[in-house]
This record gives sequence, structure tokens and C-alpha cells, in this order.
Amino acid sequence: MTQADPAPRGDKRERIIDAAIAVFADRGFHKARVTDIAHRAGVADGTIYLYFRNKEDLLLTIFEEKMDLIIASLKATLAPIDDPLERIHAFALHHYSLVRRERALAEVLQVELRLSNRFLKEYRPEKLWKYLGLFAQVVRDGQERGVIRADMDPFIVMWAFFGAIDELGMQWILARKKARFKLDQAAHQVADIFIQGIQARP
Amino acid sequence: MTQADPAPRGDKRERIIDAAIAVFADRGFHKARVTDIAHRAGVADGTIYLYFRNKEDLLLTIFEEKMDLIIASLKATLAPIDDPLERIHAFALHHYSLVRRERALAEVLQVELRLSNRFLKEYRPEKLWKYLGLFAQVVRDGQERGVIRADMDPFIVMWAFFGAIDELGMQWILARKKARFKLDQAAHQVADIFIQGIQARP
DNA sequence: AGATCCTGAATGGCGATTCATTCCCATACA
DNA sequence: TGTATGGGAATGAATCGCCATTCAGGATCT
Repeated sequence: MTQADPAPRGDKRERIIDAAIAVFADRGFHKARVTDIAHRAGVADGTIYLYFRNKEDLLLTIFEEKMDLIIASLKATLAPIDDPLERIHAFALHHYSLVRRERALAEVLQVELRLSNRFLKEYRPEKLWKYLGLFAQVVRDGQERGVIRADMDPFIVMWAFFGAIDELGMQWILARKKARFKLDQAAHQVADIFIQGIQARP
Repeated sequence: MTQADPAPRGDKRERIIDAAIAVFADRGFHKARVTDIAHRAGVADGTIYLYFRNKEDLLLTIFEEKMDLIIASLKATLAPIDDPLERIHAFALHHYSLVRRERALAEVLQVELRLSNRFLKEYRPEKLWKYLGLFAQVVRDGQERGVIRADMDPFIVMWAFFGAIDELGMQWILARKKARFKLDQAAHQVADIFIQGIQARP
């Protein structure tokens, strides 16, 4: 009749993306077979190529689209918090709440994306910069307000903090149930170290 | 893993390892072709299989052998330093001196090893644990002496510190000459953040 | 000669990608 | 109402390129 979508167009695309996240997390990008993804999504192998240029495009699409959601969510979390030091704390907690809630996605973003040379060397991970940029901005704000040491380079602090958070998240994911620490505990300790480490002292 | 060399002698093994480090760093493990490594080492493709079981064994052998050297070097660096907080500083500087001096090796260890699922999930990176364990021990010593906060989990501090150091090292390597910071500056700032962050306060 | 070491072309397997074919259904027409 | 038709969507078997690995000979020593 009207302009109603005749076919479940978006549905298949969504299913392929979800299946890809699961399979990438499970087998790793390189070992993941397109056939596996197609099977899991309940579509034919060729169907995937109607929606994505190739296997790598599928990985990058997941990154692009999911990061948009994550960035929006992070912004919403930080918005009501005024104190920069408190925001650092919130950043860590927010990061891990995602890791815990969507472990497969987190695994793809943290572990698998890094094996894509294209991603690391050729492709500009704009979305990652945007995500981290929010943190760097928190540091700059804190410096302007005088609560964070002025001799710290926000750029270095940003990568250091992300590295710390990311590494612990990765170890937690890799260790699965055997993890020797709790994510929340890690979030608190790391945030605490950085807050103590960079705050301006009288 | 390399059991015992069946027979072959000479400097070929060494040349293959050096060539592999260069090619892995340059093209990435997956895109690196055995042919490229052989060519660079000045040997025939098949020769590589006289010294290594397969391509992955080559990667793991590089890890095993180089880590032994790195661990020994780190121990020698820390030995004459008594103050745990000063050792943290030395750890960061030592790590980056390696990154700067042997960039290709650092790239392989930091970036490429991570793409080997086998390495991260199945293989136990004992040597990495040994390396990091040295740092965890520094934290424990500091706690016993009362100069480091007792409420910090050495395990979490260890991963956080390594993550921070590692991430900055990776960004520096990836950015090559365009890096927006100096390695030494990063070493000092990160060490400073952690020292300020974990030291016991009166 | 025999043993050791090396060579590099040939092989084989894997799995991403393609594309000829089929399916589905909205619309048009009788 | 029944049937034809056009074309986009989906299929999945076949293709095809890539490259790690092998191995039947050579080369080089003793």
C-alpha cells in the first residue's frame, strides 16, 4: 500500500550485525567464517554481501554504529556531574558497565578491532577519538578550574587512563569467570589512582 | 614452541628471527608472508621450516626469546634501586628505552602478538606475567614498607600501570614521527601519576 | 661416497566472494 | 477474482586467489 517497507530490510541487517558480534567475539575476526555469521543470522552467505561490502566492512560498521550509541550514553552519564574529579570516576564506572552488560560487543571492540591492521594503521578511528576526547576535555576543565595539576598533558593523561581501564577490562574479559578481581573494584581503584595522581594539591 | 633444534647450525636462525621481526612489524602477522621473511633473511622459504614448526611458532619463539632478554635487562635496571616509588619510575623509563631502541621488536610484542588469538586465549604468556610480576612485587614491597597505600590491590595496580604504559607506547609507535608527545615525557608523567596515586599519605 | 643442509617450485586447503538462479510479492490487467 | 509480469531480495553452490607448507632433488661439506 503506502510506503511501508515491504521486506524486513532492517531486520536482516540487524540480525547479521548481532550474529557477527557474537561470532567475532567467539572465534576472533580472522577465524570467524562468513558462513558462520550467515548461519547464525539465519541468512544465506551471499545475503551478507547485500548489506556489507565485505567481512572487514562488517567489523568497521559494528565499530561505527556501536560507538555512536556508547558515546551518546557516556555523554548522558557525565552531563549531570559537575566535579571533574567525580567525572573521572563516572567514566570508569560507565566503561565497565558496558563491558559487563555487553561482553561480546566489548570483546569485539577491545580485542578484535585491534587485530585489524587497517583499523589501527590506515583507518582513522574517529569515534574512538571522540570517546576519549570526552575524557581529555574533563581533564582540561579540571585544569581550568584549578582542581587538576596544570603540569599534566591532557593528551598523555587521556591515553594513560584509557590504557589502564582498557587493559583491566581486557584481562577481565579474557579471564572470564576466573578473573582475580571485580570490575567495580578495578574501576574504583583506577579512578582513585588517577584522581589522587593528577589533582592539584595546595 | 621450539623444543630442541634438530641439527642445523649457523647464523641462519638468527637471520630468520631478525627478518621476521622486521616483516611482522611492517606488514602485521597475518599479512606477513613467509616468502617475505625468507627473502629478507636471504634464505629459501623451506629453510624457515628447518628451524621453526610454522609461522606462528616463529612469532611465539620471538616472544619467548626476546622476553627473556628484556626481563634480565629490567632486573638489572631495578636491582640497584632501593626505593619502591623510584623503581616505578625506573620501570617506565626502562620500558620506553626498549620501545625507542628496538621499535620493530616493540611493535611486534605490543601490537602483533595481540592479534594471535592463540597467544591471548590458549597460550599462557608466562613471560609476560614474569615481566609484570616484577612490577607487582615492587608494589607489594612498597606496601610492606608502608610507603604505598595498603588498600591497593597489587594485581589491579599492575595491570593498570602496564595498560597505561603500553597504550602510550602503542600510540607513539603508531603515530611514528607525528606523535604528539615525547616518550620520556610520557614515562615521567605516567610514573608520576601512579606514584602520587598509590603512595601512602600521612 | 655419505651426510648434512638447503632450495624453491608444486601442492593443497581454506574460506571470502561471486553470480546464475529462485523466490516473493506488488501491481496491472482481463 | 484469477493470472501475468517485472524486478528487487535472497540464496548457496561454485569459483578463485592466496599463501603456508611440503618434499624431491641439489649443493656443500668431510
